[in-house]
Formats: sequence, structure tokens, C-alpha cells
Amino acid sequence: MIEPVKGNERSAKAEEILDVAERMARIGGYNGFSFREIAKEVGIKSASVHYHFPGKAELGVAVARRYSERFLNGLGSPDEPGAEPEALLKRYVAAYRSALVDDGLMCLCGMLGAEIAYLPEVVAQEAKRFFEANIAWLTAVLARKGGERDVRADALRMISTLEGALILARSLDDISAFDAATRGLVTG
Amino acid sequence: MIEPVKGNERSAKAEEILDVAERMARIGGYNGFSFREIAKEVGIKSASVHYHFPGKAELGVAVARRYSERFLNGLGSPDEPGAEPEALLKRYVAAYRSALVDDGLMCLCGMLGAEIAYLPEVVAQEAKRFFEANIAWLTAVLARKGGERDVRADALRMISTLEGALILARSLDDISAFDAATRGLVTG
DNA sequence: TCCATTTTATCTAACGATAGGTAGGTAGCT
DNA sequence: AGCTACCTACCTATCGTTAGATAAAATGGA
Repeated sequence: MIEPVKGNERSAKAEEILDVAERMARIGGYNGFSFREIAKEVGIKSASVHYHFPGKAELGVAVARRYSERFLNGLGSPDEPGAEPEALLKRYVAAYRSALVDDGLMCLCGMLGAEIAYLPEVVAQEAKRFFEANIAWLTAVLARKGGERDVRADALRMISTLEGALILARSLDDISAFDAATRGLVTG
Repeated sequence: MIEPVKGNERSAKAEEILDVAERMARIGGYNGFSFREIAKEVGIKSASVHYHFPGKAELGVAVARRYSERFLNGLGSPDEPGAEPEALLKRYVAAYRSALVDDGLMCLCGMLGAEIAYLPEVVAQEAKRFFEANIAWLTAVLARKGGERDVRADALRMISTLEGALILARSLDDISAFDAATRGLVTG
């Protein structure tokens, strides 16, 4: 039987492990998830988690990479035909808002970014790559808008405001703080 | 002999413990500092740290409270006579920039805010109070500027952008990213 | 001033819990 | 037979926390 060429395919169990690890990391950071707690939640033993992901750093990398890819895929192409730059930027803001409102969680890479100096190098690199990819996507969209603005600075400011707004709204336990902080980010 | 009324006075050793705990927390968050590591650094045993601070939550509260007070004291009064509102806002931005450039560290309460759902309630409250005090200070300054802007929204946006810019600049290992992200925050 | 008492600040030693990680075995499927 | 996906059972290290002891300093009454 001919196997179709697959991308990074992972077993259902591995995905389940990543689901749990991601949720825990988005609450408590890199120290917020452990092999034992993940194992308990997915119904296996902690040693079996090591079968799927040899060490914590590798698990951390896998969680961060999957999160980044999912996030960027959700944004679509910055050159998407038929989509106004402003609509794309609104989609970008909505992606962050969804983390807060739908998931009730921090942005994974915002969390990892806060504790970046504490992370294993490979995990820190993954968080960095997330931000670089976000900057690239935003600058591409902002460039389509034209004008003589510094698109990189605008991209950095947008990301900063959104990550910070997540922290602030969660700390104040007030979703409207996110909306107030990010109001005018797109059109302003 | 008449004792002068003192504020919250603490022994030199207790301050030393707070110094070390703060630095560790601003790198690794709430799990980034431990009684043993603090003890090792200040040259006592971990049991002796418990003499000064009975439990980890109390130590966390003390660190956060001292950080908040120092931060707000550094800002001065929002009604400071002879200080233009814009100068005060620039001072506010500079306070965050100093955390990044001079200390090379995250804002403590930005860090705690990221992992807010993971913290002991008393510590979470302290982080929340930091942000509420910051909002109060900023809204007071922004109100002096006049205009028909939503001062609370502006305050929330400033704090969000600054906290996020710290995360971003540290993740990218690029101080200029902080400057670009926060450019125009005051005058813009 | 002297003595009894208490407080301060530290120690050693240990507790149970949990962390990440590993060696080796096993049941079932191909 | 070999591979997959688990298991049991263990390791070492560290976590926050506690009990109990101790030396030195401060305190207070006779």
C-alpha cells in the first residue's frame, strides 16, 4: 500500500500530550507543565510521555512550534487576494482576543517570552522565531497599506500592545481592559 | 528615649533576601526562585530564610509589594508641580526602559501577570494592585493634558505596550525593538 | 549591677512531595 | 521477528516546610 507523503505527522496520543502541555504552559509557563501531570491527564504513565518526547526541552520545542504554526496558519497569507490590509490586521487582533476570551489563556509565546532568559536555548529560540514570524507577517500587511510609516516599528508596537494587553486583562480579570488597550490599534 | 515612627522596617538580611528573590523572579517567574537558591546566594541556610519570610507566598507578596512601592516612588506624584504631563509620561516610559537596559530584567509584575492564574491568590492580588496603581498614576497625568481622549484607555494601552515591549525586546535580544515599539507612545 | 528571661538569627537534620529521567519488561499488531 | 506503545520500578535532585537546638544579644526586675 502506498503511503502518501506526510508532513510532520504525529500520533493521536502525541497530539493529546501537546494539547495538555500547551494548556498548562499557557497558565504556568515552562515550569507550569510536568511529565507526571500531563501523563495523569492523558491517562498514561509519565515514562510513556518520554516515549513520545524524549525530554522536557524537546516537548517544549514541539509545543511552541505547533502553537506558532497553528497561529500563523490561522492568519492566512499577508498577501491574501481579496482581503483588505485593514481586515487582515483586524484578524490579527482577533487572534489575540480569542486566546483571552475563548481559551482564557495567555499567548504561549508571550508567556515563554517573559521567561526567555530562564528557558533552555532551543525553547527560547522557538519563542524568538514566533515573534520574528509575526513581525514578518505584520510588516507584509502594513506595507500593503502604503504611506510613509515605519512598518517594522508599527509591527513591533502592535505585537507589544497585544501581548501586554493579554497580561493586563488577565491580571485585572477584566476582558474590557483588553479591548480598551487595543482600541485604535488597527485604524488609529 | 523617643523612637521615631518607622515605616515597614526590615533587617538588612531580609532586604538582601528580597534583592535576590526579586532578581530571580524577574528572570524565571514565581518558580524561578527557591528558598535554597536564595539561601545559597545570601550565605545562610534555607531554613533561615523561613525565619524572615514564613512561606513562599509571603515572600512573593513581600517582593511584589516592595517592587511596586519602589517603582511608584520613582515616578513621583502625578500632580508634581513644575513637571509637564509629557515629561512625566516620558519618565514613565524611561522607568520601563531602565528595567530592560540597566537591569536586563523583566518587569516583576509583568512576569507575575503573565502567570497570574498560576499564582497563590495573595501574590496574584499584589500583581493586580501594581497595575491598578499604574493605571491611577497614568490617568491622573493624562487628565492634566486635557483633551477629549479616553484617559483610562490610553493608560491601559501605554502599560500594555510597555510590558509587551519588554517581552519582545528580550525575546529578540534587541533593545532597539523596545524603542521602536514604544516610539510615539508619549507624543503620538 | 547582677541575674533570669526572652528574643533574634542562625544552624542541622529531616519530612513528604515532586521534578526530569532511565532501564528493562510486555502485550499486541504486522 | 520486529516494532509500537505502553508498563513497572526505580534513580537522583530539588522543592517547600518543619522540628529542635544553639549562641548571642537584648530586656527587665531585684
